[in-house]
Amino acid sequence: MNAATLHEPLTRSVEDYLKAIYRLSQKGQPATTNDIAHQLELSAPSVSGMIKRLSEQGLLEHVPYKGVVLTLDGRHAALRTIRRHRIIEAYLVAFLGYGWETVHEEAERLEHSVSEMLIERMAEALGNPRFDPHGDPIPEPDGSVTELVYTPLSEIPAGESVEIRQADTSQPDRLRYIASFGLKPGTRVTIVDRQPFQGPITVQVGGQSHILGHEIAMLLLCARPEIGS
Amino acid sequence: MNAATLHEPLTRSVEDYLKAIYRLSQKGQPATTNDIAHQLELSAPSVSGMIKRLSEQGLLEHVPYKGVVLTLDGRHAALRTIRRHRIIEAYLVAFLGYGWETVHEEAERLEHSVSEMLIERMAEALGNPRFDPHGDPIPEPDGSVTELVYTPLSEIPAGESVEIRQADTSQPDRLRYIASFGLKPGTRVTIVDRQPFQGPITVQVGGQSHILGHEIAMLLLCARPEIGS
DNA sequence: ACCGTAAATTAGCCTTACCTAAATTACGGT
DNA sequence: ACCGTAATTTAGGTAAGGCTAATTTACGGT
Repeated sequence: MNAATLHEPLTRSVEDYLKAIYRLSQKGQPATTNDIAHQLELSAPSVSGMIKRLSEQGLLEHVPYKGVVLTLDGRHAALRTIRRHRIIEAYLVAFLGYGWETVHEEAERLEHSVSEMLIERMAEALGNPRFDPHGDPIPEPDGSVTELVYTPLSEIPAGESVEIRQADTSQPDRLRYIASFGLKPGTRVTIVDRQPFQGPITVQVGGQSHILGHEIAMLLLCARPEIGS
Repeated sequence: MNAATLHEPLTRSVEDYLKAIYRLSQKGQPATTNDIAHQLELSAPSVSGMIKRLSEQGLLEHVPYKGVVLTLDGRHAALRTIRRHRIIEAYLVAFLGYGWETVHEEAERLEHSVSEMLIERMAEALGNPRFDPHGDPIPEPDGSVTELVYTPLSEIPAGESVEIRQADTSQPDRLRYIASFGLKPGTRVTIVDRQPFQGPITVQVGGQSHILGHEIAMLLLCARPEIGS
């Protein structure tokens, strides 16, 4: 009679709350009312009310005045939504001419109305990718996620070659600046030179050299090429 | 300050009501409360309530106890939704392996969450089709529709060649039966023989002959090949 | 002209999901 | 140990969009 067994459809709002709470929980601490409210651009009392409903539905556990933690059911529901979101993003970029800076909004709406079947067909058309265009891992249908440990480009020693995995910002101007060097997720770069004291980093990207500031280099999360994907 | 000028987003419910009313209005009479309720599987009082809200928003005109007629704004909104629906259906059939009998449900949900941009990209990927997989005309972005006059296969004289445009049913068993002869919208058929008194009709489809009963032949709406598409 | 039935509307109620204003709780600093 | 502030919750309200039960209206048949 609970949410997981009946698989009763969740509302848009509920899916958005679960996604937000999942994201906030990744820091290791319980998600607080205020953080959730801020993330979803809602008032704190609205969040308090929804928390009560979600905990009655068994999707999360609430310690009053402390915060919330997703239950297993809640985490699975969140991951289902995140899988939908990331596959939609990947599909729109691969087949319908979207840029990785602009897909987010479209996916945000579609993730709530798409059937499981459509998602699996899109995934198939994409060759069952493991990462979305931003480099975020796509959860499996069973709810498992490969959470990789990424290293910021700013911490990679000179001489090493890495693959860009993720640009850790959603600010369009930064994304555009980064994209202008060809530094998309999946791009392989070699660190040519690294100046100390948060100094500039020289990287080689597809035969060309670029010099990046420390602030930008911190945003570029990298993995050794043989890991993942 | 009205719906058309502000282009304020309509809710799912509102879009569904407008679509239903548009469909019912095509018979020439105003749509009645009962018909709308039946179409949307809602109670009559719910429809009464929504009619009041929609008429306050200027999307339709209501003569109490008589019925409703869409305003220009209302009709445009309905056609935008119908365009979305039909392009989505066409796209899913063309690119994601959906059958024309099964797309409807998926499109029904997606039509409400898809952006104008995504629709136009899908339309482009399809080569801006004028008909969906069921043979229904796709309204243009400006809200114009080519309403063609179709003739049921049961009324085409023997000897003539026509193109199937539309199967006028949504019952999956009939659609499957029809599809089993290869009689999809777009298919060209020649009427070989036509028995009187609602008798069977012999048609030639792609080199093969099939005999159809009157009931099925009535559902198959046809056009001369040179018209449309 | 009337009367019964079917259609439509009104009355009254519910849930979801938002809001603001007011009350409560937790916690860091003296 | 207390006190102020910030976070949280409670109280109370709104709009959308459903519902059932009761009422009102329109209309066809005699």
